[in-house]
Amino acid sequence: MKTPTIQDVAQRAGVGVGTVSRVLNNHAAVKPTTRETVLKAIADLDYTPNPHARRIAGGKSYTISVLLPVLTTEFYARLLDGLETAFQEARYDVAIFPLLDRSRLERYLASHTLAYQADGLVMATYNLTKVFHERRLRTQQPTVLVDAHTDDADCSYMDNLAGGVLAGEYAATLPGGLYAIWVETELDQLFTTHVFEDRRTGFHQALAAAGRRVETEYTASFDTLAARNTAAALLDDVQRREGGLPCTVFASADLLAGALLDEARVRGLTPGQDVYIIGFDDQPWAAARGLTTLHQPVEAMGYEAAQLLLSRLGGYRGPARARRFQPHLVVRDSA
Amino acid sequence: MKTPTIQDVAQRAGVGVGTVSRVLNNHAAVKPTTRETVLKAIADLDYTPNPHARRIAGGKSYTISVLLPVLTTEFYARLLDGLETAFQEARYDVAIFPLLDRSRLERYLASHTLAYQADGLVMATYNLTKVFHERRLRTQQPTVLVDAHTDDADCSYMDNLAGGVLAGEYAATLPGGLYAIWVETELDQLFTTHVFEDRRTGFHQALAAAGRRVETEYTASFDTLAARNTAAALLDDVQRREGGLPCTVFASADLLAGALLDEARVRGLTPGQDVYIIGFDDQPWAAARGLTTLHQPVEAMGYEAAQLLLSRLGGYRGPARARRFQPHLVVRDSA
DNA sequence: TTGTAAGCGTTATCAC
DNA sequence: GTGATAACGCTTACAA
Repeated sequence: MKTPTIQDVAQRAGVGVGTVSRVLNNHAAVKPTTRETVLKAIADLDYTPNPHARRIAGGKSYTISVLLPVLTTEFYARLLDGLETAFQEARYDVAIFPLLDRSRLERYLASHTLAYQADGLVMATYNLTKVFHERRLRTQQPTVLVDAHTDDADCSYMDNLAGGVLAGEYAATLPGGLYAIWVETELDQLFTTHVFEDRRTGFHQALAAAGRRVETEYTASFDTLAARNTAAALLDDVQRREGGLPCTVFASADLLAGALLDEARVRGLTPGQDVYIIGFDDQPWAAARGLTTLHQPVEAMGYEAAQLLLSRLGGYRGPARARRFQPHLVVRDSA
Repeated sequence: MKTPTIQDVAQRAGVGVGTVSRVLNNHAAVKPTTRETVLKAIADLDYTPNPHARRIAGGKSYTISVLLPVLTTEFYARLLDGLETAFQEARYDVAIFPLLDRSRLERYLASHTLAYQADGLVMATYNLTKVFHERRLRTQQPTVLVDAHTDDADCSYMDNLAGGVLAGEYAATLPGGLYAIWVETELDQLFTTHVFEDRRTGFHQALAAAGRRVETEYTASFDTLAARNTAAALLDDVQRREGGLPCTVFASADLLAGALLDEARVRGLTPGQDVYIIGFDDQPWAAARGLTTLHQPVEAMGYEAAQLLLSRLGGYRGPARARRFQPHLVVRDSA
């Protein structure tokens, strides 16, 4: 019992394949009654059009490819959620191509593999300025960037600079010396992301405006253990210092803030009293642990990215558009 | 400048499309010289065959769909690595379909969407016994299960029972009372996974064989915060007890063991001296933190799953096969 | 409003 | 060995 084709549907409905195709694509005027008949035949046979055939026929495949990095963080799960929701509403299927490492990215960039055979492309996090500039993105499909931006393409991204400013403005109102922990970005050129750089710039801008300065800045790689060690080093320094407590720390990612929270509690310090801690991300556990942090509308960013792409697919031909999303401060016990 | 087709290649090489197709698919005998000419034309035009057309033409699309859950853990990153490596070697493209929630799984199960249009299907973690039994998997493509098993399908999975046995055998040799922390599985029927159940069964088997028993068993949900709280509760109980230390704890996932490591250090207890801790998973940080744990050959499991599928695609028609992978104990400072 | 037929880019089956 | 040519399942003119 093979899967039904458009022929089978046409036959069962007693119409031509053209008509079936028309109702499938909401084309022109099809007489309501015939439409009904066709729809019924489709339901009876449990027919679904073959996307490959659709694509081949010069039409659309109703398929979107999403290229994104490692995938092991909450952030991408949320991003995917936003993207999928929007595409699903528009009846597009989404396939994901995880770029596990640089060689994978190169591979996708270099060949016309499956990822490029979709109607549109979403690229996450990679700042492809260079790639676009060198015209190495060898595809004619509409492409949109999420969590990254370029002048040459539609993009939907988080305003990390504004987030840094919010953190700085709030930190300036808190007691004690100011400290900051940044994320070490070891990503190479291709994988460049301005995320943490932007947060830092914004933070410093706000402090400058408030006439304040940071005592010491620390850097940790994006990893629980490293974060914990950095947190310990920071608290060592602060506690060693005369009148070092209370102090205020901006940890530029919740992963960092969480480690600091742990380390502070171990030392018998109370967050929001001895150590004021501001995180960034608002991870799922942040509320439970009372972490003051910057919440990012990640799903919304993904959703909007999808909308930009869908508008291109719908025929929009205008210049590249940028959608910027604003993080907002969520004040909890830790600060 | 549109993408070149097989026609363009044929024309440039001065041969028929059939010949080009033959060299593309390593078919029959093509005269070495013509083969060269064709290959050159392909290179010149930077031609890549269109997978949709290939699929449509009744052939293969050289595409594999991988259906897997959330994606936010190291485990899946490693699994994907194994799968991708194998498929890439065989020149297959892989597309990922993340099943973010139950409704997504239902959707993929219920329709003939893109995921089903691939040459083969890999399903991770879901125990699809029921789905297979009810014939709800509406596809004729070869399917293989990873990190799960059924009698009805090829599968590649970890022998969690044996892992539990190893943990139990080793724990039985360690001093003090025995404790265990299990993972609470809140997944519903469709998402059933026997992983933690198996680890527990194996652990108890080994203890029984050694004539030992567990003092108390704890349960935590798979979440850092919950794990930490459970670890605290466990240590409270142990420390309250007369001669409670030293003791030995089997934490059935490294996430749990890590929390216990933290909590023990906070209390001034030395792992491997006051508290003997055995984890499960061998996460990347386990070595750095000196955690004794069970290492799983996850990449190998993925690689083998791919091989099973490839053999089906290569024409294998025999009965379902099962490949079981053995975890092994890695002894470090914590026990 | 609807049926017919010509593609779309491949593979596979023929003859030569 | 190799070149035509008929599928494959669909969309889209073009007629009717």
